[in-house]
Amino acid sequence: MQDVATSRSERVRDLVLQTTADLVAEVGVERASIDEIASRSGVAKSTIYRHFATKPDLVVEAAHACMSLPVVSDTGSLRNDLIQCFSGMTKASYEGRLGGMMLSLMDAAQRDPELAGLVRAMHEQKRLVATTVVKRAVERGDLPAELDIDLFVTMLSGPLVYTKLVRRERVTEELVAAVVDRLLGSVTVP
Amino acid sequence: MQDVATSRSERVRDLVLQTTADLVAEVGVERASIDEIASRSGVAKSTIYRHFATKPDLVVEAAHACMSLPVVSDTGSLRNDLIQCFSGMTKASYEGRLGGMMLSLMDAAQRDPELAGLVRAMHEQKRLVATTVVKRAVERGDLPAELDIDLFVTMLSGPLVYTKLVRRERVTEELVAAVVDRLLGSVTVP
DNA sequence: ACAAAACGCTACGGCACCGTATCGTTGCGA
DNA sequence: TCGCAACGATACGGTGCCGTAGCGTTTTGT
Repeated sequence: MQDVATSRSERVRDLVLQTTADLVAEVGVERASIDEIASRSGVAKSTIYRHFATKPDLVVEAAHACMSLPVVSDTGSLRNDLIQCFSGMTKASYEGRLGGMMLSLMDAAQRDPELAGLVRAMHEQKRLVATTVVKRAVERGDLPAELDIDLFVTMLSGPLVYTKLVRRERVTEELVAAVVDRLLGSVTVP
Repeated sequence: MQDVATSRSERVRDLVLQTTADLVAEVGVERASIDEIASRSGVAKSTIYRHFATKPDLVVEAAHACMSLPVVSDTGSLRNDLIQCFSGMTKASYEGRLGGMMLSLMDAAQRDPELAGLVRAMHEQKRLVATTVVKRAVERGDLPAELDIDLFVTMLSGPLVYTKLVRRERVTEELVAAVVDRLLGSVTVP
């Protein structure tokens, strides 16, 4: 035994998933081949097929393994909560392994229903966290009760996603703060 | 002759480009094969290779042929200008042939420098139009002179792109209006 | 009307990939 | 220590695709 409660089988499986994620991030879903995953990970192709029935399954599980839940912060200050929330959000989704896979996954999801469900779930989860933070602020009276929360979250997430995926620029903490400030300025009650 | 100043060669070429764009929108860049384009368009594969040296070239030209410049409106009303501008913008970019290709193109652009340049140019063009409208409003005094135009445009484009690409929902004119209104409410001088 | 250019058709070599099968080898638990 | 389960290596058939080639047919321009 090498790790705590980690059988060899699990280690091999995780190694394959990790290698798959890296390769997908590098060359995209379509060009990521089982043979390449095998040779990169050092795991035999036959072994890979003992763990995963088909290539789409492997990709789905690899993407699933990359998901991480964003933390809901509650500092009392709405501005700080939002900044921290969305900074961590974009960092988790659009940087690192998952970030490299993102565009390719979203593209492949247009044709693969299973992948579409996974991608959708990822985004809904993040939206849910953001919505929670905003709702809390409404209940606290920091934001007006008539606020369109859905629109508000969209106007927070949108510019950040746009900056990362379309403009392909880093989402700095300053940008997050600027977006939050401008948006709060349009809605806070004096 | 069938059209005005349209040689047969040009018609064949355009047909291939159009078929390519449709197929890419349907199955993505990687799975779009020359053989399939040939059989769908009725143009022989050998003829396709007489027009385009290689498959990436064909895809690039097909994408290029789908670009259309958004119209700069100037109704005098900033609100109307913005709504009209961004409605047409998202319609041109994320619906129809180009819309179907968009995600796949953005993904492929991560690995193909030529495609990356094309995609980048598309987005920059649209940004330029939006920036023009906003700048005009600043000069007219409808918006404060200290306005961060870049941020402003990002906060206009972002939510719309996010709605379309990530949430995969239609960008209604009501949504555009709501985004514009909330953003103008945060910045207009009373 | 007649060349030249453009097209259609078919076939081909080569390659990369998927998924399966076989068999020898290693690790792991009882 | 022994036996089974998991792994590694390799090979294979099948398929899809790229890009080229040869040759007959149609279109174009003059």
